[in-house]
Amino acid sequence: MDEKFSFALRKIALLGGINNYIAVSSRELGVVLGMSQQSASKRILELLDEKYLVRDLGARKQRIKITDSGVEELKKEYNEYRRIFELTDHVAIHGKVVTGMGEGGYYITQKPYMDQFQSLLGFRPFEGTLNIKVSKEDLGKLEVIRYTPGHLIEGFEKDGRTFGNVVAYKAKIQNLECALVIPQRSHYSDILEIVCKFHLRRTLSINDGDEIGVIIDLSSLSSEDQISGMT
Amino acid sequence: MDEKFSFALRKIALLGGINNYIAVSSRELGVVLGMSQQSASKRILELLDEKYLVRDLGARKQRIKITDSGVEELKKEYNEYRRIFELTDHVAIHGKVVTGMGEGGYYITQKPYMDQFQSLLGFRPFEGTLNIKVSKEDLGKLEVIRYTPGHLIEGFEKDGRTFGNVVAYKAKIQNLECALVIPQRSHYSDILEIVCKFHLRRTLSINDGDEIGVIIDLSSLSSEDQISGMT
DNA sequence: ATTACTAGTAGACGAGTAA
DNA sequence: TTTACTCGTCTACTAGTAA
Repeated sequence: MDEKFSFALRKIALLGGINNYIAVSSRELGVVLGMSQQSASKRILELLDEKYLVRDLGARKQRIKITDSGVEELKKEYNEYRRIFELTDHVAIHGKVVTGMGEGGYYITQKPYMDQFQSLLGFRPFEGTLNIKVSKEDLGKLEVIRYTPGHLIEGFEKDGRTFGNVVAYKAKIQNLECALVIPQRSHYSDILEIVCKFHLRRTLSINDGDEIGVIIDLSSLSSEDQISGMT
Repeated sequence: MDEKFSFALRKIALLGGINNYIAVSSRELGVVLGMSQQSASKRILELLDEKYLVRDLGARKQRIKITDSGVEELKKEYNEYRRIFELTDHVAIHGKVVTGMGEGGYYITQKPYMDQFQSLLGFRPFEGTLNIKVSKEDLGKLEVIRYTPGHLIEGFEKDGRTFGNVVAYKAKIQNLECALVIPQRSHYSDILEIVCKFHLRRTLSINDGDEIGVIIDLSSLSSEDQISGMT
């Protein structure tokens, strides 16, 4: 997103325009943005055009509100700042081991995925993923990961079935090299899927319900395959 | 600060330029900023000029680092986002009641301060301030306050002595209207000074060492007297 | 490779003003 | 009062190129 848009959106958010329609004239917005009434009016039109803002243009005064997609853009920047000031190069996430639906394991063992794993992360995952249900306190950290570029593992087609893109992040569990994998088109989830060269449950002697910590690396990217996480 | 500067600084920060010199060519920075090598080079020169960046211009590749003042600017924006996403209109801070040096009490009872208090906050403080030592976990919240505009109470001169500007924020302790006062030129402190119409220690029966919570209002500003807190 | 100049251009802005 | 058009100016950018 253009910086001029995020600047305006941020100021509108500070005026309370995230959850409610707020009455702001173009003159008032101009003062807040440090520009003329004309330019503020233009900026509003541009933001409407980009669908970052919706407007209720009354006779006396317009009322504006930031759309979900506008909030999304602001969160991206917020998370950049969080990476800068809270977590420089990694996030530690705690959760409980759970049994997944087994889907992840089937997916990841597909050869095209495996090959890319080998070249991007340096190992071929053992079949099956370890599923971790993230503890409540750490849910906020998932957003940071979501907005951090990871290793893009490209999807493919096979037997008429589509295997989508997957984003991987290097990770560690008790000093064991592993990786967090997130299907790129997935929706919000509080389950982390971890793959490893070894059978994690056996190697670390862990079972369902056990508390476990994962360290996710956010800084290990080669410049080519930068891509952001889930939608 | 100009938005184009904060955008560039933020990206440089994400590359690790806050605590260390990093080697980034103008071409590389151009890619990160989505602009040409020439423009990135110019941006660096501007940032150097504004003292947001320092540079070590080697023969092969320049090395840059964000200055303290540059970090300060980034924190301002970070705290705007924190206000948007973490704390919409108030901060709750916990701490322990301590005995201050008595300076605050002497200051605040000066008539010119008192008069401005009356007009801006609607009450005349009881002589003396309540000092609260902020608990460790809440220290981060102080920065949010620091970067939030408060009510400016102007300083004055009297008997050759200078009484500096003070920034006040409306606050509540157990539903009792009060205010947080911060000398504008003060340095970092983990002690909050609270003033109230009533004698807080007596009214609430609190003593040194007692745990106490303060709710600080961040949204109660008339547009004229917006001014940011301590330096 | 670098960094950074100059020149030309596109676009962002404010003044004036209409509705 | 509003919002938002046109138009002239000026700034911010890129291309070409020097060092």
